Amino acid sequence: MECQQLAAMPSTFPVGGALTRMTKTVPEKNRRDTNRSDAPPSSSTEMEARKAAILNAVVSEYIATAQPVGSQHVVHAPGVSVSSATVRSDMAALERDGFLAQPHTSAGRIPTDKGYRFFVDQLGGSASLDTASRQQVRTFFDRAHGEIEEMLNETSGLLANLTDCTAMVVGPTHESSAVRSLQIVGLGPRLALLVVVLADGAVQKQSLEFAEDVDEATLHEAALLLSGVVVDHTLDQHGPVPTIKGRTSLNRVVQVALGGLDSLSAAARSDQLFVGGSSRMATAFDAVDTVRSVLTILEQQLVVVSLLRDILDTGLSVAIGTEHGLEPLASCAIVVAPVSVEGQEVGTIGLLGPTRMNYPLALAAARVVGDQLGQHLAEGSRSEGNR
Amino acid sequence: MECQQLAAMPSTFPVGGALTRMTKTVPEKNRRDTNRSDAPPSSSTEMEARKAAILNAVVSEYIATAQPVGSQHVVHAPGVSVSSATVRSDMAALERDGFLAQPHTSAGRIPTDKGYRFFVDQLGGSASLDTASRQQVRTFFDRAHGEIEEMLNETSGLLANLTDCTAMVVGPTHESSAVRSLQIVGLGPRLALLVVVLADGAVQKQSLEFAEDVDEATLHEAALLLSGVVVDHTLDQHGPVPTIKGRTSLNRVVQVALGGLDSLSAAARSDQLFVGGSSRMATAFDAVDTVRSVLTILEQQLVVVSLLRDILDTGLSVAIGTEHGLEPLASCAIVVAPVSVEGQEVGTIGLLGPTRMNYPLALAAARVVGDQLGQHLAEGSRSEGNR
DNA sequence: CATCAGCACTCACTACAATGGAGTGCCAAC
DNA sequence: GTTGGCACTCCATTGTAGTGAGTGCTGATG
Repeated sequence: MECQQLAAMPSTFPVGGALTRMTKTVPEKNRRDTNRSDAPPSSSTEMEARKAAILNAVVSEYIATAQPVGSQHVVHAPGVSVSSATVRSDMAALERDGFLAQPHTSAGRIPTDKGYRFFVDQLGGSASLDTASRQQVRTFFDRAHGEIEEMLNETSGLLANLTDCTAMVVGPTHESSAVRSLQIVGLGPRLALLVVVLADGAVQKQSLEFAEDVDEATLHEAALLLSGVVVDHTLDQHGPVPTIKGRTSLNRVVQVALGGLDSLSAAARSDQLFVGGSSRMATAFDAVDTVRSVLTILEQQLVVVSLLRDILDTGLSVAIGTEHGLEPLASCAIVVAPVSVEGQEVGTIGLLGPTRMNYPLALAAARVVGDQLGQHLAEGSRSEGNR
Repeated sequence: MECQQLAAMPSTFPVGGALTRMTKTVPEKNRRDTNRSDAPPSSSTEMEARKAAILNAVVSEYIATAQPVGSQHVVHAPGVSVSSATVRSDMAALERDGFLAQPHTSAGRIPTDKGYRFFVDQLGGSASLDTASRQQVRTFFDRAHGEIEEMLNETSGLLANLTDCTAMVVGPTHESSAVRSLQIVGLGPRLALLVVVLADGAVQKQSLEFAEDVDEATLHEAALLLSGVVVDHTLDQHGPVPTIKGRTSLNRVVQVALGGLDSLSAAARSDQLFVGGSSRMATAFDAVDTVRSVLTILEQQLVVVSLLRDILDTGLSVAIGTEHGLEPLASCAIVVAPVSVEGQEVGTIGLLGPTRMNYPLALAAARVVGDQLGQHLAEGSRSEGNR
């Protein structure tokens, strides 16, 4: 913290006894800056490469051990063939630049969010799942059957198992899905159920209550009338319903049903969220209030869904610490991946873990499962459409 | 533990240097026994009443403070008008009888599961919700609308809010519900959706896949055939479907749909579980692995449902510690209440908290919400049936 | 004989030094 | 620029009292 301020400070006047340190800080910072804008001298790139290697080594080891990493632990890492003293000096520079932090003097370094960010960025899309996991994903989707909601829920369980993170799966909305069938089923003299089947296989229902007794025939007629204007349109874009003269009772039923359709339309617009493996959060943190606040967030579906969407919209695939807005999740990282069917995003996959989560694994798992899920959904929708 | 063995031991030979203690233990035990069988001397009942008062005071205070309770804290409790020395001797007796335990010598007492059990048993059904909470429940059910699943889910949230426990709501199965409507909606040339509406307002769907292309008319015909034998029966008790000669394609569709009906029948038999406020578990415990193991249990729907049913079947309304079978929940207590519609149990309400949970509140909340929920469900089903 | 004041005792909890060690920053030398 | 050496820092551990809440036991008492 203190060092960060030092580095950010304009080089006006050295503070206290830190003169020598200050004089070293400023050129260091300048070099980095020129490095970015101009053609860098080769010696500098070498330097930068080593620092990157050190940073990576620190992040990797910290992820593995959760212990602050000292210079001694890093000297044997690939790309670092220098003494611990040099590593120390580089680490100090990395700390000044905000990539590393020290819990206290005379302790090792731990990565900051910025450090994790660097680690993740240079990771690229290289990583892949090991064969056992890939096999697990494949058999899962081969055996996947039944209804989509159940499948999405099981997918969240699969992801949680693979990554040891809490997994979130946002299923497709039914917003743009056309109505295939509309039906009104009587349940009581004044009670009926509006049942709508959409082209994507979703079934939505809405109970209808009438002020007067309605017989089955009238319900049937009303359903036919509505079917005429709703089928093959989306729920929110249906045509006007003709009013039948002299049939006040029928018209009233139609009005009630139209209200029901509006409710369904609203419901179709909302996403469905499936969360799996929330117990993993209790394994990841040792502070029980962190667990509590994370669980509290997870209970708010709306928050989670919009969080995932926000991250995806900003083009990120990982949000670390405070990169998303939610403070309760400041010690968490979120890995997201889209689920696409024919180029169109229909869902989101999210993995929630501590900032020191296994990023390569999480990224690979999210990508692979997202792809497979998209493919699986595509198979379902391919056979429709041409009817 | 040791003391418990002592008390259970036949009075043969004093052990070690505990002679004086032993001689005191035995008449103490005998008196308790005669107390139960014969007409007790009045001085003894007084004694027992005081011990009960002390036990209650200890449990109450431990629930409130989570700190071991010393004899000094109990002397001012109602029903205890004796000195701390006498309280101490009573507490020692209560410990020998297994109602209290000491974390270590020279610490106060904490209740054992048996102690909680006594506390809960003598609590009776006296407790009730405070007016604010009662009002909250009432407005909740007044405003409750929409579909049953959503409502049950929100009920779990309400319960969690009221009691600060994790709430579980098991909804009614659709096993005994008659079919009101059956429909087959085509989604693709070889893909269709079987949609069944039950009398209780549940809608079930099952995708059907055919080996060959099937046109809409055939689907409609098949639906009519099936409707004839299924409507007004439960899903698992429908009559045989007539085979139409010379219509192999139709018959094949019917066969596939019958398979779908079997799946639906199985699904109708399974209960639906809604869990709310799982984050409360993280507030209740300070050991993070306890939280993890509890969350792991909560993720297993089947386990939770059968757990609740087991407790309800044994006639209990509270299961404390190890009274249910699950070791991971040994430090938890579970309060259950049935949800009944016209005398028939259609669901279960469960509250999960630490053994030192607020039993009066939890019991009252479970009972009240269970009643209200049953009433609410009854209103829905009353208007059906006579159609 | 149940009750109680008194007393010795136990033991977690806290505070406070002392020690060890992992790790750092700095510097002079290569 | 890199490195070995060195002084320094500070956490973590250990040991040692001291404190206090609480107990069990005992002998006195109505």
